[in-house]
Amino acid sequence: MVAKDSSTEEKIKNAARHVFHIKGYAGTRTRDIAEEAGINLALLNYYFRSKEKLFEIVMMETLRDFLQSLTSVFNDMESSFETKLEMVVNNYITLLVKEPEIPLFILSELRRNPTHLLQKMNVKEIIMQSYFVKQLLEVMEQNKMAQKDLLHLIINIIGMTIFPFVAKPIFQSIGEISNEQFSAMMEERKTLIPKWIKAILTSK
Amino acid sequence: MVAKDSSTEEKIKNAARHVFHIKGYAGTRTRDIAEEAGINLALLNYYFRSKEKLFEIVMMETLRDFLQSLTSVFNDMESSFETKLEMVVNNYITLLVKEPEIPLFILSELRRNPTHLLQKMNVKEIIMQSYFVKQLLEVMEQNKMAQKDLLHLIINIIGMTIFPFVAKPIFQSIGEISNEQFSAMMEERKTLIPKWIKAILTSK
DNA sequence: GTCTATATACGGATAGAC
DNA sequence: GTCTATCCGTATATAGAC
Repeated sequence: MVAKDSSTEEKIKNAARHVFHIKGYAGTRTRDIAEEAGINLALLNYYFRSKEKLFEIVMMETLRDFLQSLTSVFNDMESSFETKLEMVVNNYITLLVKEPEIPLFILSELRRNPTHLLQKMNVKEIIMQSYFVKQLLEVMEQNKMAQKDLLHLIINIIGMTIFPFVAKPIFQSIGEISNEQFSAMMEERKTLIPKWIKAILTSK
Repeated sequence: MVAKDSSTEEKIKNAARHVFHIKGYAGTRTRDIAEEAGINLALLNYYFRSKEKLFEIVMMETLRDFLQSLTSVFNDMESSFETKLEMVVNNYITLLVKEPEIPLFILSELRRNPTHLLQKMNVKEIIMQSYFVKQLLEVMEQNKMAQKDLLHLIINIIGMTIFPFVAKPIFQSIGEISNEQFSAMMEERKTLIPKWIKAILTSK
């Protein structure tokens, strides 16, 4: 049996994932993908019919992988809110240090296909009907925080975690830091973000 | 004398700004711009030589407008740190409620031209050598916060302000809110963000 | 399955009339 | 300055040999 990522189909898909993530759909030429995969251009169409179809597969798998970091911890009934928060932040930063282009890829490609994909992936349900959000609402209540600010908090948690990767070149430029130093900073945020969120939750 | 935005040149530039902001450089066809401007395709090249040149002008002006919200308050010697923070957040949210596509446009187009443009616009100096950052460092010191966490705080301030606009479709989807409700939430953040930053600064 | 060669379409840019 | 018509490079996709 052939290893999954050494089959031609997988080689093309991996190359496509890489190039699409960096250049986006419109900025990618199928020739770039073929070259990166080390195969002939015609093979791409042989396996995937068209650039569009290949892109859809890459987008779906990217979204699936990305949401995995949520679903894998969000509905654990044993762990506390604090523990879940730490785990989610941890999962995402670990993933994004490895593949920092993912968030900007998803966000910029979502401009074209509004909401449609989000609904297909059940993003709303995954987040809003999770045990994590239930626990967050409880903590908010304990701290006399208005329920209607739930979305603000979700924005802050996601933003603090993901935004540095979206704006990576800007922060590297103003901080004059290397890729390694940037990654080290993101590691720091694994413990800092939960602390900050706690500060926000307990502030008057 | 002809009003500035009704001259043909301005009509094209405004149309270009709009289309580029939404579709990005690679996703935009010069034909789209011509149509939106209500002029013929040939005129675009007559006034701006090429798509690339037109894009550079739009990018420069967009960055200039965007940085304006910083420079206009960052070096005021009279106002306190708190006041500056409120003003900056205010300026940006007011701007982005009107033109929510700007941040994602800048961030995704920066992928192509790394750092080059940032240097040209002096982004690092505008931020790091500002009176605002000097004052922020003082507040950090008063609160026994390590100087090396400066960049973390800058990321948080910018992220809390800008990220909701970058991920607007996602948050509208999970919150099930209209454009108007989204804008209303962003208005709330004008006062919430400074409060949250203060909570982070004074947290142990 | 994989290649070379080619058809076809599209998008940026220009020539030239008005 | 503004238009119509057109050129030409480039990118996707397919035909057909191996």
